[in-house]
Amino acid sequence: MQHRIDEPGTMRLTPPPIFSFEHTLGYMARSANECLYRIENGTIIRCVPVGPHKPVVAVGTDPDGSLSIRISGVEPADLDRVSVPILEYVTDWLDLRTDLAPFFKIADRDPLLCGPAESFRGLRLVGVPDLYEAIGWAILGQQINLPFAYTLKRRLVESFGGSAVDGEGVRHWIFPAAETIAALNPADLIPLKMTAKKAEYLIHTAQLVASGTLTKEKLSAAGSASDAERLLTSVRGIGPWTAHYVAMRCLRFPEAFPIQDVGLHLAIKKLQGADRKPTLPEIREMASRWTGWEAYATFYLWRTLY
DNA sequence: TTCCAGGTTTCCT
DNA sequence: AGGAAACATGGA
Repeated sequence: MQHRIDEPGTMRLTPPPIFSFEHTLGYMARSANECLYRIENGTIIRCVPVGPHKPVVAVGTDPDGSLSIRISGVEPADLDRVSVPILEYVTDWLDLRTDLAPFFKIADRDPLLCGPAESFRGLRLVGVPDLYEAIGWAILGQQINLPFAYTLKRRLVESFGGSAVDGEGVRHWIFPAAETIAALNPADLIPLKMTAKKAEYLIHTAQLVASGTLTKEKLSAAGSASDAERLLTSVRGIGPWTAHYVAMRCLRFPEAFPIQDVGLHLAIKKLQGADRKPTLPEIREMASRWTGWEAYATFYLWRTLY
């Protein structure tokens, strides 16, 4: 990703073709209860930990259409050290490397996707680059409604996460480190009103991540989403939905497909104007047209729900 | 009050 | 292999 540095603490980069910051922001704004980033004046702001540093990063657009990345909260002497990892984080987070032309070649003539493809053209699959954040968020979201999942995440983050305070006194939260959750007992998490199983899954997966048994590198090295699924579903608490969710939003396998996802089912039902959710075989039939782009298809379908 | 929610495990036949 | 129950809180 080409970028230039105009002034200390500010980078600008040219976004890829078929990119809409507005639609991507629209997805990110779907919950007012999101605690890991905030959206202010068309800018996304979050803390991006880099080693011991806790820079606060603001991503926005300039009048000329380029993306601006402003870094605050680090000593000037440390800017050089954090700017490249931050650039990498933002590029991964907003999926700025993917060429979407092949996706739209499919989506534009797909009876189900053509509407969302037109409405949200340029929307990027917003990622969760940190492996434990991705796994933890998926486990938090298992079986419960999304608003409650955001509430649980907020409680977990504000109880066990780190934070940085910016120059204006605003606190920016960081998802708890796997090492932190790995050291807990279920009794520490149950008071947050999650089930004992959810607490157990969060701790167990944290231990695997903290010990290096489960790493993004190993999982990414899997040849396909289904290979990653095999590795992930061998872990207690990670079933096929969670495995594909992580493969889609963290490992970025384009063919990752959480086919059991209720949100996916509701989006299809809504777009079809149907009075029932589609069956699994019906979804497989539709998805046979999306080969290699299931993750993006799912994301655009999710976007229609908000 | 009832139903269901960005599921997974366990326990049945 | 395939189906049902338990989990447990909360939003509509």
